[in-house]
Amino acid sequence: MDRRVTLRDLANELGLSKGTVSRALNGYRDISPATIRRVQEVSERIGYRPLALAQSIRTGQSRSLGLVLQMEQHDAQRPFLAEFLRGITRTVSAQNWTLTMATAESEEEGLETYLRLIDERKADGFILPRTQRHDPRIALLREAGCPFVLFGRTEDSADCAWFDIRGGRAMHRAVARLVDFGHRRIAFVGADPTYTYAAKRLDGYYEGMAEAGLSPIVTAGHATAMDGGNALCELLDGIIVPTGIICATDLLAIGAVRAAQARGLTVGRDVSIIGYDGSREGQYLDPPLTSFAVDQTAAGARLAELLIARVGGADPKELRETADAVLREGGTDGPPPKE
Amino acid sequence: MDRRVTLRDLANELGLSKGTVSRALNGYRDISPATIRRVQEVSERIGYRPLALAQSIRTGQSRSLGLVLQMEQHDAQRPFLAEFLRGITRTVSAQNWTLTMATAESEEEGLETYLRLIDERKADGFILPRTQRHDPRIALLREAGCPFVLFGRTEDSADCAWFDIRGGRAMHRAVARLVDFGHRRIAFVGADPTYTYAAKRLDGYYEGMAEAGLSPIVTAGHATAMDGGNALCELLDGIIVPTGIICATDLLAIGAVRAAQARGLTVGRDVSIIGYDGSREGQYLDPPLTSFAVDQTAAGARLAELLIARVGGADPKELRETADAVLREGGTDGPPPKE
DNA sequence: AGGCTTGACGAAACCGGTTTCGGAAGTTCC
DNA sequence: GGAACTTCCGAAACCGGTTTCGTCAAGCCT
Repeated sequence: MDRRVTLRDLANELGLSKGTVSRALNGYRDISPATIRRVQEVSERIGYRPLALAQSIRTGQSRSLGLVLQMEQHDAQRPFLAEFLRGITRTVSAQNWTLTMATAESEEEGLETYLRLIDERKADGFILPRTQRHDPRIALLREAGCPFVLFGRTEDSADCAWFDIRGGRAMHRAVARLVDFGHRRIAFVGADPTYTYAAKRLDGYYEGMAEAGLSPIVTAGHATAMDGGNALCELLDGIIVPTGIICATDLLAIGAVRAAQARGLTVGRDVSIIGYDGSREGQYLDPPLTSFAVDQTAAGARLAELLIARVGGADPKELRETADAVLREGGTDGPPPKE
Repeated sequence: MDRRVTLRDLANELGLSKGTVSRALNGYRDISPATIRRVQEVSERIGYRPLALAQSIRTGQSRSLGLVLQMEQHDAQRPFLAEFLRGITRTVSAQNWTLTMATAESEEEGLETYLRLIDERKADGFILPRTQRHDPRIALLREAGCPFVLFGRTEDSADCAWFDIRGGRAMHRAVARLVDFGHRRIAFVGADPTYTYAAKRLDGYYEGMAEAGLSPIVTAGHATAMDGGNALCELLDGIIVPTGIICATDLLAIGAVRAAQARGLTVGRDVSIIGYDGSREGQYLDPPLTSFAVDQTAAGARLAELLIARVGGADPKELRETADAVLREGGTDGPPPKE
């Protein structure tokens, strides 16, 4: 059993004291540059790596970041989970941190979980996925003095770090795309506007419609594929029958496509449908769903970087970024039918 | 800032020494039963909870379990990931442990990751998902002396703990089901037999066919939905044209259903297709896929329990369990067409 | 009564780090 | 040339636990 090489081993090898070596490695200014270099060299050579949890007991930081998934939330999140985790863990392990995961069945349990993880020092900071417009987690973590990064801006993200995908702009572009095809009656099937992302996407739709000088047709608060199907039926049975339908999520779009097909319509010709997410399920559809794809791996990776910087004390205002969703053309949209 | 209550606080409150209190809590026999009780009461009252990472530095155990996902592996795993994690974290947090996650892009990187996590004491043991018949991870962890639990038995699981879903039995039942419908020519579209699960499912199919006195038609080594579609086409264009097709995974089945529909066949009438996994994508199919559903949440939960027991020193031979997949009837199978 | 166990606890070392404090050299300054 | 600063490092305390070892009193035995 070759024990791990400890700080004392390193100190002995160098003929220095533990304390000196520790300070040398942590960049204290009271160690001579020459010594610092020597320490780093030998440390490298004999393969010393500090034991994060031993550091933690004194410093209070454990070089791990936390992610709590609330499972009662709707399916939308799940298809991307693997990609998202891949992104997070990629940067996390590159920086020699780790990812601590938990799940919660309810919002309340979720909040408890955050506190527990903080209390047990299992996480120095959190990535908050699926932010709500007024998110109780923010208040909780703020009060606990625990760093965090939002995936999606919120109403009160004043002093927060965040990463956001411009879903609004994507929906705006979706409208423009349909308008270019010649559509005039374009409806929007929205998700639960409690969530920031849903609200933003709806806004983007409104902007696009305003820009095109069209009057919006909106139905919101939907979550499941079945919801999407129902929404489509209501729209098609309404007074103003849309020829183009933009859905806030792929899941809704999938339900809509299915429902349209069940009515004997040819999607992409009789009616155009655009989704958002770029999910695999959408790709599997026949024809494949036209959708705005989000690079979840990149998002996870960037979020982790931002959070690590935040834990390191960076100013949250400097830690804000956005990215765009990418149009992935499928076969579910096209010119409207001749009247 | 209300500091956490530490062992010393508890000791002071009790008028005992730190050491005594520690031993009392850890069930040492040299503390009087009366004292033990008193310590437990007061500990409960003032809400003392040991800091796992402080314990770890001495004991070497951190009450956390590890999960490394290899991302280069095929899609099959991902749809269930959220459910699986939910199961794991549920028992993990109930027992006041935590889950440390990592991903790896290749097998090699995966093995390194295990070593790193062990070395950094980020995990006391691992759940190994998607075992291969000869799994290099087993040798690695064995040599490192690190406990682990397999999700799926393997060839050399002699002294291993494992949890397994009887996929073979499910495939056996799938054959029986089609035979009952009246099918005689039943084919199997298998996955990569490097993985235990794929091999077991194929075996189950063979058993079922043998029992029914039918001669098997097999094609294997498939992974993606497209593979499934291609396999179906080859089968239908073959010399012996099957009327029933059993697929080792839902993904393959989905591809097969699509390909059949593209050929103008009515699935469930012209050809019967059965999958395995109980995936959501399968349910979304039209008609919904007949499939054997696996309760991934329960599996994750049980695996975590087994692993915690294993880390606690339990005999791996006692930590072996199986569960059955549950038939979920869809519309993709039925009696064969009249000849 | 005296020696030997035994039971129950305190003291202190320890785990692998970090951080405070102080002091020995070397510099600068007047 | 001595006082006052710096520079650079060692010693030791500390973080929150665990574990070893020693001790003291009570109980048992002859």
